[in-house]
Amino acid sequence: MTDRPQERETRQRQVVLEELRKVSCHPTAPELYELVRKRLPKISLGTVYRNLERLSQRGTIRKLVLGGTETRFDGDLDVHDHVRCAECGRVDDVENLPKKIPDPAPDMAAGYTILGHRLEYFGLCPSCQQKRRKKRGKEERGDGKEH
Amino acid sequence: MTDRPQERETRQRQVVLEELRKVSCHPTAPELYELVRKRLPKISLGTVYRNLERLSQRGTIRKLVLGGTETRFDGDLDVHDHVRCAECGRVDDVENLPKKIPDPAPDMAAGYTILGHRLEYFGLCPSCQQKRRKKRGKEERGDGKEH
DNA sequence: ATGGCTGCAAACAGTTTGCATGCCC
DNA sequence: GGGCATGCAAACTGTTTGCAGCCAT
Repeated sequence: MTDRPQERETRQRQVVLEELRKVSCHPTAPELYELVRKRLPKISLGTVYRNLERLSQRGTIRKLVLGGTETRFDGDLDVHDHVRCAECGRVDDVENLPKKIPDPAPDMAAGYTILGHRLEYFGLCPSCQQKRRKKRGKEERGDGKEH
Repeated sequence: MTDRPQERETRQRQVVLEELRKVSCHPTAPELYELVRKRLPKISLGTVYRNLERLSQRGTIRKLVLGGTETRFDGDLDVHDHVRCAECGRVDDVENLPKKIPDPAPDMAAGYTILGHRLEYFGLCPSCQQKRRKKRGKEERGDGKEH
């Protein structure tokens, strides 16, 4: 019936997976490409995309559907929420809080049958908090760029 | 200081806003472009994008940050949640349920300062439910495409 | 040796932007 | 009439795909 093509374990696929699992944040394909390139300088971005796609289809990694325009990937299969930095777009994990989010009834939701939900926090990552502090310090001292 | 350019009320801007307010779902710029084109056949897609951007910057409409790759727009400024159809991508409103979603402390969230969150439901829109019902009916009757 | 996988580059989809002209205030 | 806005097309960003050669099984 629905038999998938026989998969091969290539060096590229291995390294893509290893590098994704190394990082705690959730990179985009181009970001991961830069990491992988340090070990496999000749790998192409297309290969990274194709492997991320395959790995997520076979359920080894997770393709994140979040706000923002780029797709991000998660090497950790546990279900957990995410935070996105409002400034730089970086995405990290949030420890799951005990919370119950009720599904709305169809008549509350334009007739939709609800299958689930997605909760995404947004805020400032440590590095962008730092930058803001510095910037504000400068402004208060009056050596900002006030033309 | 931060003075914005003086805005002008053009026919294009008016119609973009009117058409967005007419629909209950949340169209993408190209989708809205098709609607607006019925009234202003010569309008360009770029103008629709520019007007949606300006209208959202001045706070007349809302630019939605949701899952998926395209940006969608909302003519209703009230804060409310959204449902996305897992099949066709359509986005509609959900009546706000009383729910409290606690912000995680920074040490639970990779050091982020949490500013807020976004809750997005996903499910099947009425039209896609209908399609599935038809399709399943066919399969059960055995006139599906079983080559 | 077979056919899935790779590198490369071209193609795509969604969105933005530069420019000459148009038209609101 | 000044200058924001428009139409058009080219440019950009993120992602996918076609193809010839490569390599894991």
